[in-house]
Amino acid sequence: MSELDKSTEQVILRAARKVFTLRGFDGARMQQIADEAGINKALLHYYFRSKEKLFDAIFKEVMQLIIPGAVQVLLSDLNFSEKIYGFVEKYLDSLLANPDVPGFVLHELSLHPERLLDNIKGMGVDFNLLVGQIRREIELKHIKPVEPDHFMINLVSLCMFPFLARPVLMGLTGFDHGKFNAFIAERKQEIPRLILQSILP
Amino acid sequence: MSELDKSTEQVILRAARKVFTLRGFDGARMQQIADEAGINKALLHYYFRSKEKLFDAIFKEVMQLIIPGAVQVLLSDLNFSEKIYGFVEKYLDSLLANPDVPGFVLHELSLHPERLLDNIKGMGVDFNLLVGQIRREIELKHIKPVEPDHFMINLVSLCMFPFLARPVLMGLTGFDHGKFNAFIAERKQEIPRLILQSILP
DNA sequence: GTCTATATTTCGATAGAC
DNA sequence: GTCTATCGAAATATAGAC
Repeated sequence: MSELDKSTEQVILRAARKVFTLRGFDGARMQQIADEAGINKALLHYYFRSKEKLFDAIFKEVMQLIIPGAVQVLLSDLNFSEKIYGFVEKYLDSLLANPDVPGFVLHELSLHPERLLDNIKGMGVDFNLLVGQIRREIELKHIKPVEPDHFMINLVSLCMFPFLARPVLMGLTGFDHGKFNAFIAERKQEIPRLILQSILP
Repeated sequence: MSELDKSTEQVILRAARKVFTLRGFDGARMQQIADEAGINKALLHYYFRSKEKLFDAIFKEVMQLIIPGAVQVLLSDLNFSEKIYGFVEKYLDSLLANPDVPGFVLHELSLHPERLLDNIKGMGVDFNLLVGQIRREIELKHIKPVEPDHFMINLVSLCMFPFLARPVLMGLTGFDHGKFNAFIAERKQEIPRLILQSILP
């Protein structure tokens, strides 16, 4: 492999990610991954022994794509409003860059929670840490008392759901690709506004 | 078939619904459906010619499970607050009764939007009608001006997302089955509160 | 490392007896 | 209508040449 064209392993991983996220583990075909990578089926098994092992190789990588970046903002020392605006902006951007990852990840997690959830646990997304952050803000009277569980779920729901429902949105309302992206862009203001109005003193 | 035990066709449909919603079309096995129904694989093909036809038979039924009931509330002549509380309560109840239907439906829709979206269109969920309702409330100054698109998405997001993320919630936080249900019950107040605070004058 | 060819397994579907 | 047995078509995985 030269430094210019990516190593075969990287090409395979990229192709696998595309096909797996688009079709899910059960719907993905090794043949399709090989085609996408421009190589032969047998080579997939040479690099990764089985479909399952190939899946495992991309799943961790894909989860990191949609989780941790934005969380840093919440743990920074910005004030609370800035944190929310910052989080939503970063999070929506990373989802826009990978619009069908959320559906893929949640689908696979619901099929094999026990096997796949370990991948999250080691990823530094400490839910309790975030909840602690919110508790502290409440004590300092920066925000009204809220249930941290609901607060976090509300925030993530509002960001992630439109991507999960994208096919419905685009089929039912007249959304095309551009309108969907514009709609998400609007939500960078809409979501913080909604969240903050209910909790700022 | 007697009037007491359900007809074989009904038994098959019920089994198919369970297996399909749990594993998705690609993950579902005709054998598993037969086992669940307590009959033989061949009989599935006798009643429904193919796996795909069996899927089509349950998909429409399953979609109706999570969409239309709650919408009636929004079209009633209650005042706006009552509508929101009523909608959220009814909607969450119907989701609680079928917790893994949302994930199933959204997953299948994202795999085959063109083929499956027709099922919605004939179901009386007229998105534009709802948007019109909201526009009217704004004109009457019952609520502040809001973007109807965002309003509807916010509402549905907050209701549905916890069910899509249920495996993560139960794996990452210490939620068990009972705590999850209690959490959803709390949201019957939490969601209307959040939504209404941002839009009542 | 990469390919062609082939083995193996799984699964949807059918044939045919009862 | 329901079953047992089997077919045939994928799809994953391996063998072996280059």
